Amino acid sequence: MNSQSEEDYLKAVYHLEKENLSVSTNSLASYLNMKPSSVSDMLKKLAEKKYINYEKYKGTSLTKKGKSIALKIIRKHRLWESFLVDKLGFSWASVHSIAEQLEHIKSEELIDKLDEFLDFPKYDPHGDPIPAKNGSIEKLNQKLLIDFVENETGIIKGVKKATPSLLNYLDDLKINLGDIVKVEKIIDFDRSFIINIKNKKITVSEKICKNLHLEIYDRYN
Amino acid sequence: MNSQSEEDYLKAVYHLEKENLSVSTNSLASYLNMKPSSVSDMLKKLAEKKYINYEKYKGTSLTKKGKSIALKIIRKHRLWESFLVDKLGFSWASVHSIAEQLEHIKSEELIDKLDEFLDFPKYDPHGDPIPAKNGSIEKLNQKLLIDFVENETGIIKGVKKATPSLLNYLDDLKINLGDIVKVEKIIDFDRSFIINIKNKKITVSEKICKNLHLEIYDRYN
DNA sequence: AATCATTTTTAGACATATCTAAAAATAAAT
DNA sequence: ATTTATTTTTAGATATGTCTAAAAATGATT
Repeated sequence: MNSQSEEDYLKAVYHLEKENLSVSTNSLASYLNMKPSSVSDMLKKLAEKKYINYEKYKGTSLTKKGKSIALKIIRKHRLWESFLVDKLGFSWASVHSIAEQLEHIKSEELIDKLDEFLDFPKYDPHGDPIPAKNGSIEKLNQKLLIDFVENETGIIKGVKKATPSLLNYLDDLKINLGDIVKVEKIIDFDRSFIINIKNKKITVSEKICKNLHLEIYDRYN
Repeated sequence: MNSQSEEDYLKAVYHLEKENLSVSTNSLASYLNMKPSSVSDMLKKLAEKKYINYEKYKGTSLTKKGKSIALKIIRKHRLWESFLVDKLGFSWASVHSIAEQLEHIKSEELIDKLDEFLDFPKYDPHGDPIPAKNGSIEKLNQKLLIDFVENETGIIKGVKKATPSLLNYLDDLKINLGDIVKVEKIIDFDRSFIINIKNKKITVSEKICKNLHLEIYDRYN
């Protein structure tokens, strides 16, 4: 049985790997709000358990075993988020920290039954795919808004990292999951984007664009 | 914020107090499957936090503050058990250990919303009353089967302690929550009870009788 | 009341997971 | 290529919650 801490580390490695970021001691430390020395210790431990490939000073990556554990946690996290939003009426923005606790509850039967109760959802409330019981996970035809070109269209599917400050700001801008976005113009000067969303033109900063995942919209092109 | 361990201790003190058992270091240790020395340490800590009244060598009892925390945990435990049985289709006997984990999830909003989602249940699947948000808890007109006299009737409302061995044995005997039981005869020799349940006479041992909570049935007397 | 048995507490050890401070290795810059 | 800066690891400290073994207090017995 793995500790909550170990599970958090594996999940963190998974997320950094997925975003093609180098999974270094420092990047893990900042992702997990911990000191690099603590990360070093834990990496050693996870390597002993054969959950990660790890050579001193050379960063790390998940083994098959480690990835499978990470995906199980992510599956639990996303199913619980779906439950919180769809059944209990929580808002999109507020479920993360609760799901962060619930994902560590240990019972396979519980998750299977929850999955069934939710009618086997494919996506969580942020639009992220829910890993299947066997560990497979859908790769979406998605990219960041920052990677769109002028006149390209997409559907907002999620944020890169669900921080409260970002989610609240998106709320203010009336930008929601599922919204269709067309890039009207990209301002060279500061890389801000003028986008058309629900027939209104708004300007969003480069930083926002780097944080929004959109599915590429191909109905008309 | 209290640790999971602290919460477990407070709950244990609550349960032992409720059953009028002396809340001694040893009784807590055996209830919690821990060594008395560990209990001693923790009692000191809980006393510092003003959750229990504690004088060395003299046992312990909950303060108002401590009782309020214990009842909050019990509320969470019983609401989660209701969820597991009523919504996810778990059996009566299998939910305890999962609820034991879920009860430590920290979010008041979560519990309020869960309560609402379950339609504000008054009793959990074992028939135990669910403490209200304000901490009030119903005292049931209940006693143990062992305290019934011949010809007295009651409704099975729960077990004293839900151990798998007891619950499985009750299953075998086809004794279920909600069953109406009439005491036909009490055998002096070994204090076993001949009871009428669903129009069948069966004999149950003293130990079983000491573990079954029944509501006193007063519809016809 | 003195002895014996039981209960409870204390003292010290261990595991986990974190930290700070310093040392070692790697990477960057002149 | 040597110095400088950054990253990573190690060494040792701290907090929590548990344990074992021994000491102290309480309770039971004659």
